[in-house]
Amino acid sequence: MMEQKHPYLRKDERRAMIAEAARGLILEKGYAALRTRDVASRVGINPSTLHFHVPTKASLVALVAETTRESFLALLPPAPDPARPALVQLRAETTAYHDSLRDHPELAACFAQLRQIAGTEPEVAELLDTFTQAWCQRYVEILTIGLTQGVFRADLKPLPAALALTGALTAFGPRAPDGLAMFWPVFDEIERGFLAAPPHRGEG
Amino acid sequence: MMEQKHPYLRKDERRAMIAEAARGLILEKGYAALRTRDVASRVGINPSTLHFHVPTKASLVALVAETTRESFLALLPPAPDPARPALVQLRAETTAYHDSLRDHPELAACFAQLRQIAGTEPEVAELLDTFTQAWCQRYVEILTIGLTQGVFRADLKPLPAALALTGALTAFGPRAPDGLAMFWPVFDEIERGFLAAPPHRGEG
DNA sequence: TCATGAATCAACCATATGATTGATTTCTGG
DNA sequence: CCAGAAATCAATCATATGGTTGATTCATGA
Repeated sequence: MMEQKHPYLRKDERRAMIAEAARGLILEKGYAALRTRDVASRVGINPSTLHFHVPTKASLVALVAETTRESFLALLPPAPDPARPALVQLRAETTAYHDSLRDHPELAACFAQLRQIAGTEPEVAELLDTFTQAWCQRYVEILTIGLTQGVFRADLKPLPAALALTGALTAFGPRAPDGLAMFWPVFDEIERGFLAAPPHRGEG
Repeated sequence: MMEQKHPYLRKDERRAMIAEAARGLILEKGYAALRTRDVASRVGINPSTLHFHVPTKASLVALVAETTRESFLALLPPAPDPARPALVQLRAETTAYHDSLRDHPELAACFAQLRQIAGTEPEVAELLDTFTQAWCQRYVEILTIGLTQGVFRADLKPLPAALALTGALTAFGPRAPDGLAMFWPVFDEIERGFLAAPPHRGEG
């Protein structure tokens, strides 16, 4: 049952371990307290071995950003489909995000941390902007589909509506997995605001 | 026109300068890159003088948080008033926030930076939570007033609606003062979702 | 004016920190 | 099995960093 002391691993395997360790440390102590030594220690390797796999701290951050994005993308539902009911797709898309907050809170929380350093790390800023835009675009498409299906009020504008929805949902990122109590009430409220008013049947 | 080399200032004046310098550095380089030496240098004082006014780095962060909150509060409009039209107050409240992003982008951006260290600085977390809740509560009250005035749809729930609105608007914080182009489209979209449907006049 | 306290500074300390160097161990293709 | 490539480590470097100490300068009221 003894673990090997020094299992030599392939570079990509070691980099995956490094990324996970760094992400964990960022979540626990914040990016400001991220130390390459601590990452190496958590992985169980020498600091110089860390530098062999990840030459600089900036590249370590880039690695964390890339792997986090990939993990996030893997959790998304199928792309919007004009043939399926928009309300179902909207609910599925939001559920996927909700479940990611519940089951993998480290992803959104890590993004929230990385967003703070986007101002000084153009590579990270580019990655986050691209991801955020792509994520918002999925909602834009679902809302557009819904408009053609007539399930949303006719004056709904997909882009502002998608920005409002993703903005509101993003606010839950740093609070997950606790603090999700208001997630569905908030979503439901926004959704009610999107829906077409049912036909009037006299004054109530 | 020569500046005095060593103008001895009162403690509160110096602390105000220190807070402003620290906030500026946090915005320019991120909290992770905040150095007490850089703060002292920007103020134009010796690092040990900085420690005389602000004994630890943690207290420096607390000072920044407190002064930022006070500056923010000073920009808010009068408290919600049941006697005034809710839509006017809602617009005024949001305009005050928008103008704060436009004219004092450092305030919201600083809050966004501080939020990432809330996990390790309970004092900062407490301050941010209190402020955020108080800010959201203002919208809750305005929306509640609007319900009694009948300007919002009857099934609107003030707290989820306020969380949705503040969440969506908060997303603009780190993007100010540029990146405000979608601010009003997003707000208008949310507001349309809040409004009571106008009386039907037959199928359109 | 002058004693007292407040504010400031130069020098320094102990440690943290990202990174490098060169030797050592393990893996792998032939 | 063996030689070269890949991965790892111990030791070290140069600097960054938060904080301390004790002397010095300035402001202020008696």
